[in-house]
Amino acid sequence: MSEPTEGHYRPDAVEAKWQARWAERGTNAPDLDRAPKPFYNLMMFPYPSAEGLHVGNFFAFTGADVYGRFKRLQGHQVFEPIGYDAFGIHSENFAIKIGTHPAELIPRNIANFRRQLTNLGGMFDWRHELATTDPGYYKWTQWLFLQLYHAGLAYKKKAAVNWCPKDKTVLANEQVIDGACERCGTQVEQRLLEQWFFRITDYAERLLANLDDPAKMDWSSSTAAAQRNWIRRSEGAEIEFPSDAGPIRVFTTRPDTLFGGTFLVLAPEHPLVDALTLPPQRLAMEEYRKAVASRDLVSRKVGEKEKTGVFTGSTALNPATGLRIPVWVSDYVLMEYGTGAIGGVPAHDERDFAFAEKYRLPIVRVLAGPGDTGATPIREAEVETEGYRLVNSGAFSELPAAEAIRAIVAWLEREGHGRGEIRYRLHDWCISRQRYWGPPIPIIYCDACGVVPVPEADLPVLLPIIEDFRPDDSGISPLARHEEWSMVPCPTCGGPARRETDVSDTFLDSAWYYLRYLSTELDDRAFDPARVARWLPVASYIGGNEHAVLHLLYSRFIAMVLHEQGRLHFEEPFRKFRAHGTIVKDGAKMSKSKGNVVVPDQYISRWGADTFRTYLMFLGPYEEGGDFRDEGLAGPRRFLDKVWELVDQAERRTLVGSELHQGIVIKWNQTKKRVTEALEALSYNTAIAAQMELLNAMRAVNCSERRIVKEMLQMLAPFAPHFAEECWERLGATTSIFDSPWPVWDEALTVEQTMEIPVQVNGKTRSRVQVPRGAGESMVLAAALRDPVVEKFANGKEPVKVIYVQDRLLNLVL
RNA sequence: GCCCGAGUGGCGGAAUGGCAGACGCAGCGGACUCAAAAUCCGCCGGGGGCAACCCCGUGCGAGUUCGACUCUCGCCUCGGGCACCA
Repeated sequence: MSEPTEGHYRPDAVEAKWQARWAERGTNAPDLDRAPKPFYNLMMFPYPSAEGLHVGNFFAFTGADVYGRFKRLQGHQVFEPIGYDAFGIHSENFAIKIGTHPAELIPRNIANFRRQLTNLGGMFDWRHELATTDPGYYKWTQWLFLQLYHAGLAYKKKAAVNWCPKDKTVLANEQVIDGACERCGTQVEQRLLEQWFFRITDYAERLLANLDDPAKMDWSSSTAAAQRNWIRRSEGAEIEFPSDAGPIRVFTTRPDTLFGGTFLVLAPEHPLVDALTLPPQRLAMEEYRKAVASRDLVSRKVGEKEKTGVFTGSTALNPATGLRIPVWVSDYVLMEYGTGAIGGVPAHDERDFAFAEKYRLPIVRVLAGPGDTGATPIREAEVETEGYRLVNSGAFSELPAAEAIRAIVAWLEREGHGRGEIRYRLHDWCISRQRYWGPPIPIIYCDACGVVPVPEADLPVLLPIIEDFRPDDSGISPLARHEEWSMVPCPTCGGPARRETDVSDTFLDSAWYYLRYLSTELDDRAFDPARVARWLPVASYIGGNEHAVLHLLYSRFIAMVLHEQGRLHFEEPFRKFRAHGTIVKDGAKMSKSKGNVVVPDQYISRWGADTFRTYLMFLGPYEEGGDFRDEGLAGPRRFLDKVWELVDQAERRTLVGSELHQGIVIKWNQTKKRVTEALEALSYNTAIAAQMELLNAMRAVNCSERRIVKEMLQMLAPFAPHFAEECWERLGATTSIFDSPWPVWDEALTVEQTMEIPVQVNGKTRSRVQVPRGAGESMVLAAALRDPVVEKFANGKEPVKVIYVQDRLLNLVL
């Protein structure tokens, strides 16, 4: 379809005019120090790619902006900041690809983003724009690192980490998807490197518990579920199996199956493997461990694969049975989880069963269901507990499984063989990156003094502009090649020392940006406590679920730490979080190779931002996303054109308070109610539909009553802000529509006085009767029985039962 | 395998226990026009009937209920997250 010809409504002129006027008037800049009803409206800041903002960004930002504008109209002072997540691998990789320096590329991209965001008509407070690459910002990112360091929450350790051979850096576990780099898709390798970690695992319990505390967090269920999955708490026991090399500690969630433990398995990296491997097995063990280490982590972690393993030659004692059981090594046991060793209970664990079958290890049943003696051999592992009881378990036999867990843990503790324990899947957050484009970690290594944190007065540690910023395979940051930068005097003793040359993870930049927005103009502290107290926690945060376990988890952790230090009055930074859906194009995912990528700028110049915004919000439920089709834009555009025409008519109309069509009054009040409720629920598509219905009703009776038209504009304003401002002005206003109060409705006028009640016969609607609202059963029944259609279906029979729901329906059961 | 969503006309979707298909797109018919576009009016789930109307219909199968797109149980399909996690 081609665009409408010369209408009266010219989006380009209207939009430019209002964008300029908002900037002049400071319409979108609340008083951060005095706002009486502050509302912090946050959206996930973009990383400034060279391609510019994608339609997905526009969808996300528009939805958040609509909500912010709605809150503004409801009388809140809304702070809606925007910024740029401009450090990090994505920016750096792109710079490498096109042969530019990121320090040159990023400002260009930011300028383009700023232009796009302005064109979109977001209610942004541009005075508080920020970029994480600004030394005035990352000074405080480094300061944040120091706060964690001083609190003992940052530590350095040599550990097996995820190494991306293409991006040539380590990755956090959260950045590894199916064993591949989330950025470039390259299969991740294991490397042993010295890295800085944050002790996020110390907070696992609270991070988990707060998810279930509605006073602290009101989050999309999918996001909360993803975090629960990621942290994953396991309740069980740690049990010690004595061996010649000392006790082997094992973690299990099923202490009830202890008597069925017929072997132990250690991870190949387990520190006791050398001591336990007897001379005849050493060669095989050496080979096995080498083979495992060289294999990438993907195939190691993918289940359902043939089990492999090597016997150490040693045995350990099962403290429950008193039997000596063989100790094996296999890569199906992971060093990074639990204790790196497991008790093999083949009868009641599928993996142990497969391993036992392959290596002909004994399988002893210790659980049996109802009516089963437990004597017959099994063909596959029985993992159920519900209704099962213990067998072959000494004094614990015949106990129900659930009870046995408690009893055996108590016994272990009494006898000193182990204890009840809780483990988490969550790992500490590795924040070191062997890359260039990030904030240098503010640490100095001195031969005399050891690890010395950079004094706060010396911050920021500026990232030097170097030409050879490309990473290499060495596992050492590009900054390490620049001794003129890295060699510094020790801040403590003045002796020769060198800087840490790794930079920190981009997710540290974004873990606290919402704090900085409030105080971008301050350079003597990270954030102003009075503003924090006034504006935080964030009232509404809208973003994509791709950050459910990255940004959203890290931000929570950082806030908890700062809370503990008395710097923040809240523990959870984002009181309400909603995940928006994703946009597809013509039923398919957008991708460059398919050539179906929507470039928002083209649509804005062709249709106008207001039409584009309204269409994006109309194409599907906001929290589910939807299908972008070019033809679809015509609907919202026609809608705006018709409203424009209605404003024309209202403009000419001088009579106010004239007699109103009764049906319109009802529809008008219903619409106000529906739109208000829909906006609060982020049900933007139905909010727009309701407004279209009101418009259609107005046109049908040729009504252009000013009072109604003005309220229609207010309801439309969150979606089409420039358009609404222009029409508002045409109807005589001299101040912004966003400073007007949100329409109120009269509940009594949301329902008709005369109602049409459906009459069902045996649950099927057969007719309708007109009755006054609130009519009683006898009246409606009498009216229904007089109805010829009902009469026909009743066929002379008396109703056996009558169901009447007042003002809703009447059902006659014959 | 576990967790979170979703499945409704040609299409996007609405209705969360009470008239299924609001709103919009596309399509069809008409008005206006020399013509086209735009605009306006009408039709628009399937089947039957001259018609008033009737029958069928919300992924599949059971159930609860006077009444189920909606609730319960058991499946199937799609999207997303987690996954040899002990």
